[in-house]
Amino acid sequence: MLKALAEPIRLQLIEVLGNGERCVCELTSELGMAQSKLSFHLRVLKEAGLLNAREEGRWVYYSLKPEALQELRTWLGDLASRCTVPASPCC
Amino acid sequence: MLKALAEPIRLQLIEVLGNGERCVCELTSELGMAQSKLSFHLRVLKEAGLLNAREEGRWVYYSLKPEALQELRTWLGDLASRCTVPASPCC
DNA sequence: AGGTTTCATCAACTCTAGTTGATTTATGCT
DNA sequence: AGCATAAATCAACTAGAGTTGATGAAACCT
Repeated sequence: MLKALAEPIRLQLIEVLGNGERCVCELTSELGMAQSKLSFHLRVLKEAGLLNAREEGRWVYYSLKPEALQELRTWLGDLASRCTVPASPCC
Repeated sequence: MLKALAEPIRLQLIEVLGNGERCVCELTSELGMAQSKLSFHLRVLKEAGLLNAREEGRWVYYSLKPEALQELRTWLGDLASRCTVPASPCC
């Protein structure tokens, strides 16, 4: 899931979809990129569980899955609270 | 920063450091991996601003930077709250 | 049916990121 | 000084992820 997020183009996608659902053709023109390229990255994000795809006729609308983002958020929160425990000198 | 997080070995490191500061030699033996490899990944994490390095004699202790984790958390929170706005039909 | 549009998929290529083993630097010990 | 240990760095190699252009499948229109 993190691997899916960690790529410039996919981050762009995430930011755009952060403003709500978009269809592929909107994304293609907004980001000005080859359709196969876009499709590839959408696939990666979808398979990582970060995106919903809603088909409507010949259009496909993608949107972010808030649950997935929430899951990551929780993990980061746990880490941040645990990581400050005092060190035991090594060796 | 996300790119730094999104790698299996670095995730392992993050999880271990999630339990508090560790020195490199501890990490080497705990994770059983080549020292140069470990050093490479620590560098990536450090340059991404995710880690603190504290030198003590010939040892170096690494720890997570809670602020960095918090920053990501905030970003995810914003996305999660924005991304549910209704769609405007395209084309 | 025939043509068009939207999107997904594929194979070939490119490039970036990670691995490996050797070397270097710095600290500490006897 | 001489040696050992901890960690960083480097160059050569490898592998995986991303790109590109072409092709394919499905929905819609006239």
